[in-house]
Amino acid sequence: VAEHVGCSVATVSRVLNGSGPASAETRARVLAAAGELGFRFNDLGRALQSRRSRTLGVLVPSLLNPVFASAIEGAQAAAAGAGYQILLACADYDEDAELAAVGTLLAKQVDGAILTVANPDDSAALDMLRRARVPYCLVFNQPSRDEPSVGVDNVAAAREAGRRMLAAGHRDMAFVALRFRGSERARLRFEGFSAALAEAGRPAPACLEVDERGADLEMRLHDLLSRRPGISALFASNDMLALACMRAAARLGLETPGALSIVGFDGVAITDLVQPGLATIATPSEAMGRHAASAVLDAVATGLPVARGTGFLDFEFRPGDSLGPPRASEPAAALPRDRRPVSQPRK
Amino acid sequence: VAEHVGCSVATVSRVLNGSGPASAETRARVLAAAGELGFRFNDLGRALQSRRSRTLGVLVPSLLNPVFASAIEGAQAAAAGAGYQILLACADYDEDAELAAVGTLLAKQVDGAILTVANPDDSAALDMLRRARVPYCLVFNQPSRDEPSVGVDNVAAAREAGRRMLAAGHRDMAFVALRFRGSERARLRFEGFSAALAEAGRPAPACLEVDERGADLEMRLHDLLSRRPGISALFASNDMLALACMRAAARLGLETPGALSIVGFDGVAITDLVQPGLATIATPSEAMGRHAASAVLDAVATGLPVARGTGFLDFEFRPGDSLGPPRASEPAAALPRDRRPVSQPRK
DNA sequence: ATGAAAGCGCTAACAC
DNA sequence: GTGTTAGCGCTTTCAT
Repeated sequence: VAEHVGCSVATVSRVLNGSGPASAETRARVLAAAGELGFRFNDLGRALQSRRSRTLGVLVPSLLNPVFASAIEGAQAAAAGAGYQILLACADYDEDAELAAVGTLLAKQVDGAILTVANPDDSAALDMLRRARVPYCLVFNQPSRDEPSVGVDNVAAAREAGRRMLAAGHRDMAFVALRFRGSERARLRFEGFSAALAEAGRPAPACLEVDERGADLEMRLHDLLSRRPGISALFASNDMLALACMRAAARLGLETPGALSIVGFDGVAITDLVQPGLATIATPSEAMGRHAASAVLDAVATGLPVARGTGFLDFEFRPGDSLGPPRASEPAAALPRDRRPVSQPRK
Repeated sequence: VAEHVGCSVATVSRVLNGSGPASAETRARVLAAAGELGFRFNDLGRALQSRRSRTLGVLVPSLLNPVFASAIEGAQAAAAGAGYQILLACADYDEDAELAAVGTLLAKQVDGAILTVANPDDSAALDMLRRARVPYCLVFNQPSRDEPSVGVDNVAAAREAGRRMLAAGHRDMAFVALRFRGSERARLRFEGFSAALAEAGRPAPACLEVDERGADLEMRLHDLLSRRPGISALFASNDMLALACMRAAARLGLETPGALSIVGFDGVAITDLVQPGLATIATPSEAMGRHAASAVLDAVATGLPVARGTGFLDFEFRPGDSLGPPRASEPAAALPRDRRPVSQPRK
């Protein structure tokens, strides 16, 4: 270390941290030496001693959905502003991976964590975090128990979407989700959407659950529209999926919104770059990341636990060209006969 | 620590690391105790002692462009596979922020770094990394000096795009970039694109440099097309920008590709979800992140420096509906008179 | 105002 | 096989 100046490490520490007295002269010499030698503190030693790593763990299911990237950007900004760094982990929607990732984050002594988990109401990863008494805050998740979390009210948001779709004149609609079973968000959005339709005395929405990114989406959509030809609009549980639906519809010869209206969820940046512009529930994903990080940082600073309970941020229905009035004739009529896939009758 | 079992920390360390001998019995007792107490090593202590943090720094300009998110995902995967974590930093295209970020990463003792910088040929951040003898690898950057980097050959890729556009029948085209001055990638892409046009004896492409995300894009585009009415196609330096151009064109009443063809660069996931599908240079961004991380991890493991020189990965022109033949009449003819903005004559 | 010393949690070298 | 010791780089009493 910089005992280049001929003084003890303690003095250097005091000078560089302004944490103790030092004569103007030694101070200058230390500063000069540190500058020349390009000295930087080793945060590891500091962290080890202070039991504070100045590091926040962030765990997301994936980076490929821009909504997560955006939240991370927000968390990153908030963290950097407080002199904190982000330790990143991806769990690929896998609960085991979540647990493993949290384990590693804890081993690395993160001071707090921001995360989106598969199942916030029963998560081994969260349990681990709690046992370790590391402050955390969920993002996007909407747990039913009283947990620190920030997001939007998925039920209300989806209800709003449903109402807008009803207002546009649609009477029979479907909900499309990527992993309905595994995601409380998809479930809550379905619930809100259903509630809106029920309020208006419309039939419950059909529910289309697709397995993975778009693979069989086209076929499944064809199948659905054949089974229930009255459907004139789709509500997708996120924007990426909505776009995938739009493409699938286009390939089936169904124009959006002429033959089939589509509404998304999240309001990621590209939604208003595409054509037709995607109608969606715009959510402040970056702000969510920022808020979550701030909450955790506050908890770290004060030593108090993170405020429990869901912090709801405002959402907004953003109209787009992809939601229009239903066409008089049923979309199914426009389906090409020859592309009809093998219909898989449900039990 | 787990001296719950009544033995020394050394023994525990040996057992839990399998790094030394231990009687079957003590081993069992230690394992049991560790399990019950939910003991996890503190990686900070370990890192401090072993001078190995098992952490890689990743520095990108932003997370909002999915191409970076995708590279990070790749790097993350590669790192996780080797038991490494990612320490994330964003620099917002600001060189000072880059330097500061690298400083923090170094203070946190990252074993290596993966980064995209504003100017790879003269970067204070890279200098700092070199001085610290921390292995690093650039992604996306294409430095002219011999630097460890992985990306695509931007000149060749842009030339390919230019050729495809020529093949589609376009004779006069423009290049659109977000920050032409600040990005060697934009410059190289312009170069390759220009070369393709020159080969074919076509006029050099017009160059439209936009300041920030789309704000004045519509006006600038209108301006450009008025000044040079023969332009029938745009090559944008990245996909997001290409989509923004498409929207701007649409607002000006110019259909894509009917009135104006547009080609992007990167091949981010949404390009083939939008309509019309965006023609683009598809690049393996996730693989870039993976390769960069592997290279750095190898260097860390072997102690050898990272292989210098640019590792070029394959790119591919991906046709899309946004590139079509030029229309006989000039697009400018379709421009609405009343929206014509104040024309800013260039010096 | 400054130095010496202890200790954060861990591992490696060396006893025993 | 197991314990002891020292030291990674830092901060923080406590002396001086």
